[in-house]
Amino acid sequence: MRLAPCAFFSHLCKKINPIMSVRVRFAPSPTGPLHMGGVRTALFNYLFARKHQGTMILRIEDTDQGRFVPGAEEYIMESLEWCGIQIDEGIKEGGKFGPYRQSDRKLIYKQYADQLLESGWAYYSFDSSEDLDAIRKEYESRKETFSYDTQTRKSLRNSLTLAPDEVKRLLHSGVHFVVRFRMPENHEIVMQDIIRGEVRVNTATLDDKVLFKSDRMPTYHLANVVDDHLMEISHVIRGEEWLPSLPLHVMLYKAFGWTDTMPQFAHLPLILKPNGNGKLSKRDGDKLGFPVFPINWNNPETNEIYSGYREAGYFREAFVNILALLGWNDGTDKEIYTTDELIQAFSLERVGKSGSRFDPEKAKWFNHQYMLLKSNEEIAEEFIKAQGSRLKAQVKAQGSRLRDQVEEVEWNRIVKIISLVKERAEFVKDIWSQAWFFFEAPTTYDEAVIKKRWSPEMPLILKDITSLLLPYLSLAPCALSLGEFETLIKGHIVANSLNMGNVMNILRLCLVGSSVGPGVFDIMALLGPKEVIARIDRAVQTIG
RNA sequence: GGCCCGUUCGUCUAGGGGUUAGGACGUCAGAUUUUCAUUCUGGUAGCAGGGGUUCGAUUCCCCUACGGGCUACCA
Repeated sequence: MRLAPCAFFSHLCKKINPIMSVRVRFAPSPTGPLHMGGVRTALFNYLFARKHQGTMILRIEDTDQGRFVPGAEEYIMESLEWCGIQIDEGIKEGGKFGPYRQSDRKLIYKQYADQLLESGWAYYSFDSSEDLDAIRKEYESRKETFSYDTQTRKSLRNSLTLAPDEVKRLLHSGVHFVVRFRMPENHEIVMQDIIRGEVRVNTATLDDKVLFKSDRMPTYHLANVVDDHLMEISHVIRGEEWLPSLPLHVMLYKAFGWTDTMPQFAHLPLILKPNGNGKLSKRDGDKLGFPVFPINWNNPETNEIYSGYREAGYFREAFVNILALLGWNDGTDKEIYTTDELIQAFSLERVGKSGSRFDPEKAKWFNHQYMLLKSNEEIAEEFIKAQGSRLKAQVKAQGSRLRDQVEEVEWNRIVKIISLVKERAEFVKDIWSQAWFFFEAPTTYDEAVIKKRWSPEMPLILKDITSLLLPYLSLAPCALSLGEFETLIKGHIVANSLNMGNVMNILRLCLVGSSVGPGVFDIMALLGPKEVIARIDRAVQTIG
């Protein structure tokens, strides 16, 4: 085994090769739900692929059979779909580089492990996990750390130290063995990362990683490099937690003789917890007070449900926007992007180097921005979907679209209500608390408002106002416009020199039960004269 | 512990050898509104520390500190 001079890594400096098409992959392992950091990695891959008219691949890395979680694969695909991250090649989509699930590629890895064994870049290791654990403990007791490396391998049970006959005998005896990478001694590996620039590591600090496990499955490292090569991946965009294994991967490309087509690497900074200790992890679940998952995850083992952004009421566009701006910006002050705009503006060079703490408050602000951007009709659809049972919205039997199932009068009314309250809502679910009084009459009245605004003569004043509305009773509910209500009532207040603030606030109290909500006349116009009179009468009766 | 990566307002960030260090979220104050909210205006707050290099460093280099990642027959 010989090593060429370090110069052979210099090709890594090359910029994006225009001839080679961009092919990127998102390669999660189905050990549970994807969390938002994983989704962001997928998103950056997707944006990069679309930006360069490339191909986005979803590869499932399930080489650890012990950690397989049922439903995780489906969860991953559903999450990406919700985010609008379209996969070009994958399990569902197919493609000529399949299969796209590593457990279905099991046979492929064996031959590559053999290739390394033959060329001397790998060796058999017969040390059992128990033996190794014991050695680790022993080292620990001396306050040292054991690593299976260029030095320690010389005195362990492997095909480097054992006689060839003995190795052959062991192989045929059926004892467990693993295949380890034979790390060269004392060589400087120089790597290029698109985000971090040059990274150097000496092989003396690296260990001999297991490539092929005793269960005949490859480890992540082998499978990953082999698949990226076979699938002609041009850029590996992954989380920073992988940076420490980059030297190994680079060496593997070298060992296989694939350096000429080795992908370029970009290691994304991590998303950190808001309180600032450690990266965001799946295990955070709902502990942090905000979802860490894109969509709800039902833990099959405990039956616990962890909340997702989708169910928490986030718009998908908002969620994607939030993720995109965590660690990336285009250098301008722009913060609200459609996915197409993200694709246009995206570049790996503008991804930052340092980890970002997630700010749940700003996430809400983003959703509010999208609330403002959306049409009233769109929000009305969502609102009816969420609150349908409360609305008594006279749902018609037929109609494929939700909108067609609602009486037109009611639909128009809801759209109008949305237009009045959407700017005060962050989520669709907030709309009910801002607008419930359009659908139900209040039954209680805020004491503080009564104390401040009510006076003994108020019932009389209100009586006058209701008589003002009486002539319009026979008309359709919404026949009296906002302006007409205003002219009528304000005119009355002014003509009788009444206290504007008191009367208006009391009117609001009668209609809403407290001192919140849109303009009083807006509310009246939507309620109609009949309901307004009814609510005033009821309030007067209740308050006295 | 070892190896690697990082460090600009509380948070996300722009910037870059000479800037009043810019924006956004949050927060505070004022304005508007018949209420609440929205909105608008304004304020608050930052280059981790120490050495170099330089006429001049927040910007380039080194060290320290701090933060983060990795350190499995997990990915």
